[in-house]
Amino acid sequence: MDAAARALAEPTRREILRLVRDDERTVGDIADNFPVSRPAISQHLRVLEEAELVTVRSEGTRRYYRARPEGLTGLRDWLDGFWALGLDRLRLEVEREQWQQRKERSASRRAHRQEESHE
Amino acid sequence: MDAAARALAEPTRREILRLVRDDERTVGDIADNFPVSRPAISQHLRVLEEAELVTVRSEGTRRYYRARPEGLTGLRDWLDGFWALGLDRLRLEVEREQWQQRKERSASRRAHRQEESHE
DNA sequence: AGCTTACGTTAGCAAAGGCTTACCAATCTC
DNA sequence: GAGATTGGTAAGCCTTTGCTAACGTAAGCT
Repeated sequence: MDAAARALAEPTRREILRLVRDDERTVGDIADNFPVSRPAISQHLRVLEEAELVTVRSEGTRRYYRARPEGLTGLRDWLDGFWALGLDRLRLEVEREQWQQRKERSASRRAHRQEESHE
Repeated sequence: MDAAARALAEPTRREILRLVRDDERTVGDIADNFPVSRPAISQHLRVLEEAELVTVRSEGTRRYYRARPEGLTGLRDWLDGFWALGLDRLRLEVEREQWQQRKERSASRRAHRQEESHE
């Protein structure tokens, strides 16, 4: 999962991943979509491959890359856990605050009655 | 979202986030859980704060950090979209392959019948 | 066989990133 | 007010990273 997270930290790599999500593409094809050299793309693809976020298929001199969405499982699970528990905590917090406010309002009402009875 | 992705690329920062997920904690408290100096943690916290993954509350000289799960929304959505579409593509692929195999099997049966009739 | 196409690899460079030490500011505490 | 806590900031040092240019290699093409 660490490898996946590091791989996704790069905007270019995220974009590459999006490019090969639906169809497989050759390196040259991919590189045409970016303002950097083909070797640069090749290196990005290596990172993505080592993170198991893409697969390759060789055909003659071409190499077809394609996204491998299962590779995102680890990161996704981590995020899901964090998200669920985090929002749960937030919900509890809101409830606690509302309860606090109700308590304060009734205290304030009591105080007002006190003042009134003093006049 | 870019900031969030970059922030999560660091194992230490992910761990920090986990630490302040349920309760808020002071910087020193957080730093005690890692084998690096307090300034290092302070810098990590700044990255997390700029990525809007944590919030701070000052109280005297202490600073209480706490996770902000909503900050993960962007990344989560990106991942979800990718994931859903990716698995959808996978499903279609499997179906296509099975169809292909059925076609090949019946072709093979036809071929066998041909051979037999030639003998 | 020779040229071309498609890619990976290497070396080298500049920028970014993570760490430490030293220092500074603000707030408690006595 | 003096010293101690708490924590952000700056400077400096490696290491990593993303890039390019140059080269190597294997598979088409003529």
